[in-house]
Amino acid sequence: MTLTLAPNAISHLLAPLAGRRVAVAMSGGVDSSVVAALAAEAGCDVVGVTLQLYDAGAAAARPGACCAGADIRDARAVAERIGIPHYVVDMEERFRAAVIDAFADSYARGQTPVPCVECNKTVKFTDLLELAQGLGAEALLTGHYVQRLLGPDGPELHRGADPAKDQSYFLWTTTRAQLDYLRFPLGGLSKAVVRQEAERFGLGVAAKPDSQDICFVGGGDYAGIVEKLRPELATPGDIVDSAGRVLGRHGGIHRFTVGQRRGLDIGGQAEALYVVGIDAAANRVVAGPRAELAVAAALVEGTNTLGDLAGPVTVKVRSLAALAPAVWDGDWLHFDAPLLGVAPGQAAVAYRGSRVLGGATIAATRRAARPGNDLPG
RNA sequence: UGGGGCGUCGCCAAGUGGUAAGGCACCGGUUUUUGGUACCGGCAUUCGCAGGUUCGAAUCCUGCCGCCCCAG
Repeated sequence: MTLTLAPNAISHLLAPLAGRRVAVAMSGGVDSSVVAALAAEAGCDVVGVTLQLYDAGAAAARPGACCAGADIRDARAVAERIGIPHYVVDMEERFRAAVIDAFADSYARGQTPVPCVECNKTVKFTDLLELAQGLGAEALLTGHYVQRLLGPDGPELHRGADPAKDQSYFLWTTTRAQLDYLRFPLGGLSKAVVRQEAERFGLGVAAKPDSQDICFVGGGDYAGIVEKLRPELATPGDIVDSAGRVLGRHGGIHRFTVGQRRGLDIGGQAEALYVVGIDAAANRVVAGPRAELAVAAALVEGTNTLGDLAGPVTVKVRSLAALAPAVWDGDWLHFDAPLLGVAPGQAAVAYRGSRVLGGATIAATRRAARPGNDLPG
């Protein structure tokens, strides 16, 4: 069931909080700015909180990334505009330890991290949430495009109504306790509507570009960040096929992720090569044709359960991947049909309809039986 | 040194007189709150070099250079 709220129905979500104190996580972007404005309009006692998460100097000039420099100023301007108190909290140390270092460590293991998941899990939904409680807020509101819907057993986490903006993949670690306290006023809206609201409120950020890429990585050069933290990762090594034959050289395993095609720089092939595995211990990247990408199942760890995972589910194994039918069986996730590009370190998030049932981190994968042998065509 | 083969974009490679296919790689774009994928577009006025024949050559001829194989 998809529940699409009309813009004027937001008041239903915020109405119960009228007259109550709420905290709004303000990144300085359009979305959280509109949340703050809507909450103020609904009569909430709004406290805006912006986290300073990383090197403000380096990122100051770059708009569209949250939580540093110019974005903090944008958040402050919005708070002034709508007349709410606004706090900037320095969480650089926490962010570095919980998100950036973990990011580098993941690559060092030959995996592909999802830093946004770690950030939501730790800095935002743990530290900021406690901070909000400390401020006496009855709820923490964020600009995430996900829906918190009340079911028979309490609040449920659902996909954002706008499929193009749904951010539930990044929020799979949310616990029931956190969900009790969180509110996502934009979950039923489309981005277009949110921008209209921003204009209606006269917010300077109305036309600000959507954020994309990893917030603490400037210019898309995530490899540079990783190398700065783990210089040893820049050690060149072999690119081999699954039989161990050397096909080429790489400049560091952190530059690759399973499923990746570009960047191997191996020409002269009849068909394109993809990264099919990363052997961190041997400092090797394993490459193979597309068919070798097919996996039948994934071993997962750190499962967070938000619903009943038993029975058929659909899963997402990358933020932009299509939903795929699967069965979640304990630590194993079995795909109904082989999936391509399943990378350890990425999250597997399970859904039934729009509801998020749970998620986990992919630890390893099991190769599908040779495709073509059992499948016609 | 004798005999044979070959030299076309970074790699593989089609094209044997009519004015340079394709694949891989690479680059750019689209999409996107992680990466990646996918998709779209770009990518040799030039065919080892120098002459010659011809209206016209990467394709024919001559010489040179380089590489490979077999003989020694």
